[in-house]
Amino acid sequence: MIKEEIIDLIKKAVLAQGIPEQDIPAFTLEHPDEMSYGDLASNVALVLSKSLKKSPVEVAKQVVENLNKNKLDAVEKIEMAGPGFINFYLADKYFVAGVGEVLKAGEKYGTNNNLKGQKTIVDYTDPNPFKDFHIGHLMNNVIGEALCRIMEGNGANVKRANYQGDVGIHVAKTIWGVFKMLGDGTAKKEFFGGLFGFGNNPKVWGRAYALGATTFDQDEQAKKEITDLNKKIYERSDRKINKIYDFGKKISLQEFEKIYKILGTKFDYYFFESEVGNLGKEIVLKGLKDGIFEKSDGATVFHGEKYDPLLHTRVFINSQNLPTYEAKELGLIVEKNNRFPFDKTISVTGNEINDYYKVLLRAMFLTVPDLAKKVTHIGHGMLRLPTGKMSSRTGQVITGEFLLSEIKNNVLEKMKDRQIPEKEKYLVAEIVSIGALKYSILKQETGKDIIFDFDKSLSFEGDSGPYLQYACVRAKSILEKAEKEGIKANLNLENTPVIGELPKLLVRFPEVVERAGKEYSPHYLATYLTELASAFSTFYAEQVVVDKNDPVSPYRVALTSAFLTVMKNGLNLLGIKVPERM
RNA sequence: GCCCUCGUAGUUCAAUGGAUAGAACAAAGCUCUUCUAAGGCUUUGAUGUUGGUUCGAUUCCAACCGAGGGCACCA
Repeated sequence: MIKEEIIDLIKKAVLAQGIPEQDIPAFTLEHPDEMSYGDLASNVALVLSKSLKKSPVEVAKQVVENLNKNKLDAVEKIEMAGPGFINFYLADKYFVAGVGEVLKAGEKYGTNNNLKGQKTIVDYTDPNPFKDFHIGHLMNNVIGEALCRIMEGNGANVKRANYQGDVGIHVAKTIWGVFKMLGDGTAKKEFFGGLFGFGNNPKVWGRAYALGATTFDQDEQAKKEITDLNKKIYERSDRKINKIYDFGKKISLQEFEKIYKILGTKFDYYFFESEVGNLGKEIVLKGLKDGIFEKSDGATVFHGEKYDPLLHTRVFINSQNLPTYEAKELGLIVEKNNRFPFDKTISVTGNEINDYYKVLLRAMFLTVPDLAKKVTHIGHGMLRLPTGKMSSRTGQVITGEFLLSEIKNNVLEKMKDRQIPEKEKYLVAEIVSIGALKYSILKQETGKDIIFDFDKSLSFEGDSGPYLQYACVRAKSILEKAEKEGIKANLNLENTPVIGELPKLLVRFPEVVERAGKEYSPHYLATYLTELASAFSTFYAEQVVVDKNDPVSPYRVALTSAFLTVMKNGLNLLGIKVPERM
């Protein structure tokens, strides 16, 4: 890579200044924001000026002089600029060759082997059966899926896992609600068929949860009933309860699968809290003997603050002798490793549990240290509504399904005047609406909250998913025309063609994939792709690509083709598809 | 109360300690007999406050102000 070569040369030039190797301070070589400052810029003179007791400008001048003594072929010009930056201008032929590489590598362009063979298991989405799949799960899925793809792009062997809470107090609340609604007839009146007259409409189950949850808070008697119910569900000791439970779980999971299909996620493993509870409990009980956990008020707890003042106490086994979420997580990591012995595991969750996760991780280090050191937790921001918080307790949720259909309707509305057959329109609308949603989530830093405004966030203009898809569609259209007219991509023209921003951006793609992977940050990709699409759109507006009478046309066709390749590869890493037309 | 995260144009987001803080939306103006105008080109507009570290701070540190989240049997 050119970057490494230049860094090497800079080091040599610095050594030539009489600085011993171990004294060379850390310096950078990066793409300046402003393209007129060259293709790469280094701050080496700025960081050296102090130890040399010379002005940065003076140091830079000398380094440049040294660099010019054995200049690389691909470097056209080296300049000192501003307060002492050294700017490198690369030769046009370097970029032309780079575009050639894009065309040659095709779908593989941009991928690397940084994580070659690394067995990685990522758990994400993690909706709870018996509860709504709401827009928070949507967000989690979009981020998790993008991370998986980015890791794969960096060479990892990724398995997708979905960890679902099929036991726990929320389930008891739902089942309690079901009994209540069956008892007073609310369920029967509205829904027929299904088990015990209780419908297979997931919305009714959501209402049952809301009923159970609100009553739990208000009514002591109901609270006790729900708590007892919870224990029975764990123990599977009551046939009637089991029947409702199994039926409800099945309906939930079927419902989730529909959404995964629309979103383009396919899980390799499903883990359930009911499977890992006992395993987790055993680990905690062993830890209790070892003094890692302690008894307190009938519960088994972990005093995190004993190890680190930033941690706090958490209950791992409650006073009813049931494992809490904490203990289940200990079981989960063991179970994950049983099914797929991993080198790394990544848990993607909302950032509201960041502090909790730190405590958990500490307990993990004490109980299953070999596995704990392979854990990475990524807490993403929350999807917030401008109107305030969402709550599934009161039924104030926006379900994933609702949001998806809402966006899709908007897209269809926008496509009204398009000359596309109805059937295709529907498919295109799905691709575009999912693209819009995914992009709006992935374009910003993973850890930050997203203020989700229905009107604005679903924009299809400017900095949006459809903008990127649209650029691809236009590129496709050009390539079709070029083929019809018999113009083939060609980069080996006699006279060097004009180089604009487009080729320079194209060849940066592999660096972006690498960075997005290292920092678990899809938004670097999203930002880059937008910049790239913008460069292409300008190119598109300024020049006619396909023109039989223009000798440069084959070069423009090559650029268009390379653009489409990078764009598709990049969008693919984000989990965004590109329609044929839109 | 304690802990964590975050404060950037009117709004939604970028910026690896670097050069003139980038986009998009909104507003104003131009631009389709041309490969899709979901496009392109102009213009206006921002680092919460006060200090500190540094050659250089949106970025690091401190205090304050403001927002969100978390702190024992929910997940």
